[in-house]
Amino acid sequence: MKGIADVARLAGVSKSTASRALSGGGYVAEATRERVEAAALAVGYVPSASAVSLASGRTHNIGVILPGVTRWFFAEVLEGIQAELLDAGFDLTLYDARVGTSGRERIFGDFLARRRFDGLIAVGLDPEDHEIERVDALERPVVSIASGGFAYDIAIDDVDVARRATEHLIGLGHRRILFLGGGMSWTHVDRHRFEGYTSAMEAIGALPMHARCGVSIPDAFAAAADLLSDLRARPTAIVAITDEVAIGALIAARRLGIPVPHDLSVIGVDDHEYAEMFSLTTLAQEPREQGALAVEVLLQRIAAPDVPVPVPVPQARLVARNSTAAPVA
Amino acid sequence: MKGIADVARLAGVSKSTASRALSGGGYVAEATRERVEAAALAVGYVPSASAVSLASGRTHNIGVILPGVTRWFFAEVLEGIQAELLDAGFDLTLYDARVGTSGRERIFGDFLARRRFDGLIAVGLDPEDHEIERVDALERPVVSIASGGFAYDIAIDDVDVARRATEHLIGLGHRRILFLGGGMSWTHVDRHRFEGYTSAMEAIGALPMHARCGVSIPDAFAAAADLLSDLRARPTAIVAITDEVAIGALIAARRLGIPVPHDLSVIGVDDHEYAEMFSLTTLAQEPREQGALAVEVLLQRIAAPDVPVPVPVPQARLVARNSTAAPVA
DNA sequence: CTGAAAGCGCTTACAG
DNA sequence: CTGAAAGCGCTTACAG
Repeated sequence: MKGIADVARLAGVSKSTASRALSGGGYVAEATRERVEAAALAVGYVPSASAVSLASGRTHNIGVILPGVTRWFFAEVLEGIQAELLDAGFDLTLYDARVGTSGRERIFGDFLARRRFDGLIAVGLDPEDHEIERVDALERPVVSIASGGFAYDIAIDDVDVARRATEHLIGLGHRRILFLGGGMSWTHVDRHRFEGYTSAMEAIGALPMHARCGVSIPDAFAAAADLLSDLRARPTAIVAITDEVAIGALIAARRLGIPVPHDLSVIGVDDHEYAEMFSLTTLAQEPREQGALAVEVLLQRIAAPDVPVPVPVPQARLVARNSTAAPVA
Repeated sequence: MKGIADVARLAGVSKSTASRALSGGGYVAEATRERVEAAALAVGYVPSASAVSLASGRTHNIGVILPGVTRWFFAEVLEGIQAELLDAGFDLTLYDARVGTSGRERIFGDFLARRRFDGLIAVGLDPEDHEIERVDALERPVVSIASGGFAYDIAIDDVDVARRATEHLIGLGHRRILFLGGGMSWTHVDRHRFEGYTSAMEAIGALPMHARCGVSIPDAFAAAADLLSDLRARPTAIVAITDEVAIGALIAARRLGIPVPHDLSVIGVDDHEYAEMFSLTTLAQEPREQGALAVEVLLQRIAAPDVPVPVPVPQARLVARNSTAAPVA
C-alpha cells in the first residue's frame, strides 16, 4: 500500500504538490506534474477511496435504487448506467428496493442515510411520500428513470406511447381492444399507459376493456390463457402494458390454437430482447440508453448543482412486426 | 450532519466512549451505553462511512463482479446476494465485467485496486490468469459462484448435473441425444456440463452430438430452428446447457410443428422462471440461495481470515415435467 | 508555482 | 470503565 507520501518523496515534492499534480486541482509546473505522475506510476500508487472521500467530500460513487434486476427493463437500464459510470470512473452502489420488502425499508431507513454517494439514480421506484422525504434530506442530486416523484425524471411519454399503440390497432380496424396489465398495485407508468389507451378508445367511442395481470411473462401467460379461453368475451386485439405481458399473451394464444395475427392482434411496449423472436409489434424504447442519459444528467448536476440541466425525453418508435393485422370481417 | 462529537457532548462522555458504546468494541458501562444510544438517536446520528473506513480499515461494503445482469442466473444470484447483504448491513458495489468489454479491463485495471470493499464475490467470471493475479494482489477475501479460478467456489456439480440429465433421457430409451450449447467461448461451467453429457453417452456407447449456440433464448431458438429443420439429422432428444437454451429449442420445435415430447424430448438445467410455463423437465438449482451462501461464507472469512470455512455444495434436483418422454418406436 | 499546517470524522491503543 | 491523544491518508485554503 504505497501512499501519496511515497509518491511525493520519490518525486522530491511535498504531499500537497503531489496531490495537486495528481488530482488536477490548482497550479503545478508542467515538469513537476510529469515527475509526480512518473513517481505515482513507479510505486503503483492508488489513492485510498475513503481518505479521498473524507478529505474532499466526494465519493466518486453513485447509488442506484431499483425494484429488482430480473425484469428486462431494469436489467437493461442498470447495464446502461454501469457502462456509463465505468467510463466516468465512478463506482456503483446497488440498492434493490423491491416494493414491500424489509430490504426496502432498511434502504430508506439506514443505508441511504450513510450518504455513500455523490448522487442517486432511482429507477422505476414509485416512491411513497415519506421515501421522497428521506431522499430529499440526503441533499444529493437525484435523477430518476420512469419513476415519478422526482424533479429530474427520464422517461418516454407513457400516455402517448399507449395511445399510439392503441391507435395502431384502431387504424387496422379493431374496436374490441383490451388493455392487459396493471396489476394489484398500479405504478406511475402503469397509470399513464392505461390512460393513453383509454383516451384513444374514448376518442372513437369504443368501450375500454381491462384485464389485470402481473408484469412477468408467466403472469401474463396465465392471465391471457384465462381470458382468451372465453370465446364470447374475447377481444380482437390486445394492448399489452409491456412486451413481457405481450409475449405471455402470444404464448397463451398459441397454446390455445388462436392464430396470431389472424384471430388476435397483440401490441406491446419496449422492444424486448424476445420481441423479434415472437415477431411482436411494439413501441420500442431503449432502456440502456436511458440509463446512460441518467448518468450524464446526474454527473452534470453533481459538477454544478445550481445549473439547471435540460432533461432529455427519449422517444419511442413503432416497430411493426407480425403480431398485428386487420381483424377478420 | 451531526457527528459523534455531538453525540458525545449530549451524552456527557468523550468521543472515545461514544465510539465504543456505539460500535460495540471494548468496555462500556451499561448505563453509559444507554445514554449514548439515546443521544445518538436524539441527534439523528449517522456515522460517516468514509471516516469509519479510514479509521478502522473496514468499508462495510462488498464488491460483486459479474458478467452482466440480463441472464436469469446472474440476476437471481445478484438478488440473493443483495438481500443477504442488506440483512448484514453491508453495501454492495457492482462491477459488470462482461467478457471482452473495455469496462472489464478498467474494472481489473483500476476499479478493484481502489479496494473499496472488505471482500469480493465473483459470479460466473471465468477469470484469466492475469485477472486472478489482480484479485489476489488485493488481499481481500474472495468467494466465487460458478466461476472457476478461485479457492472458494460455490457451485452445483456441473459434470454430474449434465450426466444426470443425459441419463434421464437414456433411461427413457433415447440414444440419439444432442447437446445444445457451448458457444464460441466455453466457460468453466459449459465445459463441465459437456463433459457430463459426453461421459453418459460414452457409457452406453452412443455417439455424442453437439450443436453450438449462445446462451440466450433467442440464440438457442435460432440454432435449434436450424438444427431441427434438418429431418434426417434430427435427434430424438436434446440436453440443453441451460433452461434458456432449452426454452429456445422448445419454441423452435413448436414453430416447426414438432410435437414435444412425442417427437422430441428436451431437458434443461436451472429451473428458470419460465420452466413451468413451458412444462420443461430440468435439473433445478437455486441461484438466489447460492448468492446468499456466498455472502455467508464471505462474511465469515472477513471476520476471521485465518479460519478455513467449509464451502457448501448446492444440490441440483430433477424436476420432471412434460418436455421429456420415451422416443417413438 | 510550492510547502507547512490544519482538518475531514472517526477508531484505537494506551494510560489512568 | 473512561478520556486524551495519535493516527487513518488524503485535500485544501493559506502564506510565501
